[in-house]
Amino acid sequence: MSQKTLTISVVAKQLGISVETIRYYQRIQLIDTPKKPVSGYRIYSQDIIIRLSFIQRAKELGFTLAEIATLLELGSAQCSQTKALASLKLDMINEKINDLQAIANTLSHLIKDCSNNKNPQICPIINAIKPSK
Amino acid sequence: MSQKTLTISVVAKQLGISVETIRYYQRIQLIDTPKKPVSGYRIYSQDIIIRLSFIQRAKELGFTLAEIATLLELGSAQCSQTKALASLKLDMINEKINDLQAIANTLSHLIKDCSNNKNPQICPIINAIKPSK
DNA sequence: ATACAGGCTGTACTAGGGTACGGAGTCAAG
DNA sequence: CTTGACTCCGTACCCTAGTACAGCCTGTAT
Repeated sequence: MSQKTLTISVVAKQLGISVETIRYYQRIQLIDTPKKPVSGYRIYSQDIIIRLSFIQRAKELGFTLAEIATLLELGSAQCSQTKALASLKLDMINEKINDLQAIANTLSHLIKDCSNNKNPQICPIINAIKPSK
Repeated sequence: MSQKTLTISVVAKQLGISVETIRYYQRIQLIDTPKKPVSGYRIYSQDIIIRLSFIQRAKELGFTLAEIATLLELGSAQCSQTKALASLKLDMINEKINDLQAIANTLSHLIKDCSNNKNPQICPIINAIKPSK
């Protein structure tokens, strides 16, 4: 196991994210920037890698970066707040699913109408969107 | 029925959108800007109101403004292209629904775990997100 | 005549999550 | 000791769908 020096690009490659993204997270203070040695490149710690992995997983769960910052602050000891945040997020996601489902239903009906359409001069989709005037 | 002069704010009020939004659609060339009289205010035509209503309905169906521009260009006579665009959109929406559904499932499990949690020092949500190190 | 509402124009800013780039410094291999 | 790859830093830009504002012009009611 060659213990590669943990420069920013090594970390990026390890996590499958871009160097720019890591720097961006530093800019918005989501992660710390390692101290810069008097001369040379910054060395990243295992802690930062762990934090970055946390961020990635939380992102997969639909949390925004701002929410992830809160999650990171809350930590394990404030379970009830974390749960509340997660519940809120779940509500938002369910709402979005309902909205999208309604749109999908309408669209698939319209598409079906198109398939049954005989007159090439009148498109049922365009017709449905058109104001009745 | 007082036939109010169709200035931009009258149109905006009629459609429940803001003056700024109309101007924005003009900027991105989604709608025409009526010619400006030598002196005075622009007068909006019924056609523009119809076009704006179309835009609003298409937005409700989940189309982006860029896609709406395409729909408007296609018009009624190119039903097969319109249908293709709608199908593409439907696929995208269904994909998004699936993604969100997966996220919602995971989240609701985690929230349930929190409810059953006895140890206030360990939050199942945070734990689940945490990298195993 | 004057006030005030509303229109016009151009530009800047918002959120969210990054991406891109230029110039300078630095590290490691050959 | 030079070359090439990488880092650092600051800043600007991307997308989408607008919103906001300043400064000036115009139309209408009193």
